[in-house]
Amino acid sequence: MSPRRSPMQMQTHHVDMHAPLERIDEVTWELPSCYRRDMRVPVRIFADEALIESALHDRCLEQLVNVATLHGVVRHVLAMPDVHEGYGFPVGGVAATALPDGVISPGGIGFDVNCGVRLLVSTLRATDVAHALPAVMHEISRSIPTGYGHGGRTALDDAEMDRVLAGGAQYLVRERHAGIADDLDHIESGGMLPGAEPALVSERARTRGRDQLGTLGGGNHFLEVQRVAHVHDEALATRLGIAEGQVTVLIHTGSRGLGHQVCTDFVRRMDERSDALGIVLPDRQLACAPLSSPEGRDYLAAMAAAANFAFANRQTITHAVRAIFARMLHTLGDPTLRLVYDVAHNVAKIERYPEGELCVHRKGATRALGPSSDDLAPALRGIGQPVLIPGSMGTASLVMVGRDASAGLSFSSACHGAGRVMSRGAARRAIQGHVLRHQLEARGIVVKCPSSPELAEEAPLAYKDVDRVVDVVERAGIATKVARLEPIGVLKG
DNA sequence: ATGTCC
Repeated sequence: MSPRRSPMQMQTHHVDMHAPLERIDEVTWELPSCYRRDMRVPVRIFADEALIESALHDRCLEQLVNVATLHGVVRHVLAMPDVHEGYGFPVGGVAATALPDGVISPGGIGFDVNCGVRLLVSTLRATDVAHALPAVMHEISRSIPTGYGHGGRTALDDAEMDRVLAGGAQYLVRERHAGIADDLDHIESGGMLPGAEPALVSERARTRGRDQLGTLGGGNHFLEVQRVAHVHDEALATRLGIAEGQVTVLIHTGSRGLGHQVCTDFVRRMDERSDALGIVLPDRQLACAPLSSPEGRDYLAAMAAAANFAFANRQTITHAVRAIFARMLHTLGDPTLRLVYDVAHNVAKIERYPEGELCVHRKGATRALGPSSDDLAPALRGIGQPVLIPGSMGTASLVMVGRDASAGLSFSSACHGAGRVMSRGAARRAIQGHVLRHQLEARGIVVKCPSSPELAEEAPLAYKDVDRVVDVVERAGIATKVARLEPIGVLKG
């Protein structure tokens, strides 16, 4: 393989596809910072030939170029192989800005603050629980509210909301006994982002989130009961306690309406203050403020609080599923669900790199610390941080672990999923929900989804091939594949 | 993603 090739030639119908992308290696493409006068750094995309083409079909390259103009941005702006257009900043995008005066942009984190994925593993065998699964999925669907706009039966009072916003999963485990101490060693940031200030979460955000703790939400959020279908790396899988045939549970959800409102509040506040802050942007959706400004500091503290709500949400759902497993599956073996890891894929964090203290924006991108990282919990030293990649609903999910090279390659970041290639509307037109439901059931999957149209929106054909996405991440040297998980039960909104 | 446009 030659390390450098001539600039990519592409015939095309879209202006962005004329972009002078240079191929750096098999899976890395670069748009130099001279492409547009206002760029401060280059843009890099991790992709193979097929994925680079789908990445160039929407506005995401233009959005990446816009991000490369942000004040304080360093090294390069990155796109993961599952990149697609988002609000201001692409989903699958990563950008790092230097403290103290670089900016933070809520659009670079996303509306669903700390949308993320949690993996639980049991020692139960999938073949042993198959007959009990319909009843288990029924109980799970009864105890976990799903769907857009749907809350739960209980509402947090102001004091309890403050404690959740400040303490996240740490609060629930230590004060409410909704989990065990070991859980906290297997959640990114220990289940609590520091610096959260509940007082900066608006009344409207609190109102929206008040009855949403322990709820799944809609869109691409789901809960799957799975089996470990294949182990890619026996040694790493063993160290994570994963073996072929085991039952796992994957939870994909975030901060619901609360995080959405936090993002809305700060996009507006930063947009209104842009003149005073002296910020000129190519796209108002990239509203931002220096990390050293009151707006920047307040957003970081409110974002941390919303992130803690999301950690607490996944912890609450975990607690409910554990109770159901314990009640319904104890006669088949040990029903314990051990937390393998919980990752955020919509969050910004202050991290140390050779350039100094940086605010790493990850939007639809997963942190992927390598085995030597000082930021890793002791239990994961020498292994690497688990990187959990949910595929599209009903297909497969991947467990990877980060490699040390990720720090230099991608600010320790990897992809977050398959990535949408078809709009929700197009997916609804392309497939009928009840047809998809029958297809899933024909494969022996227990499906719990009240709305067929919503099921259709999440059809696998609306997404990129998760295996191809993950292969790019592995070939780039960012993370290593450990295991492949396939659903046996699906719950979604 | 989202009380799908206060």
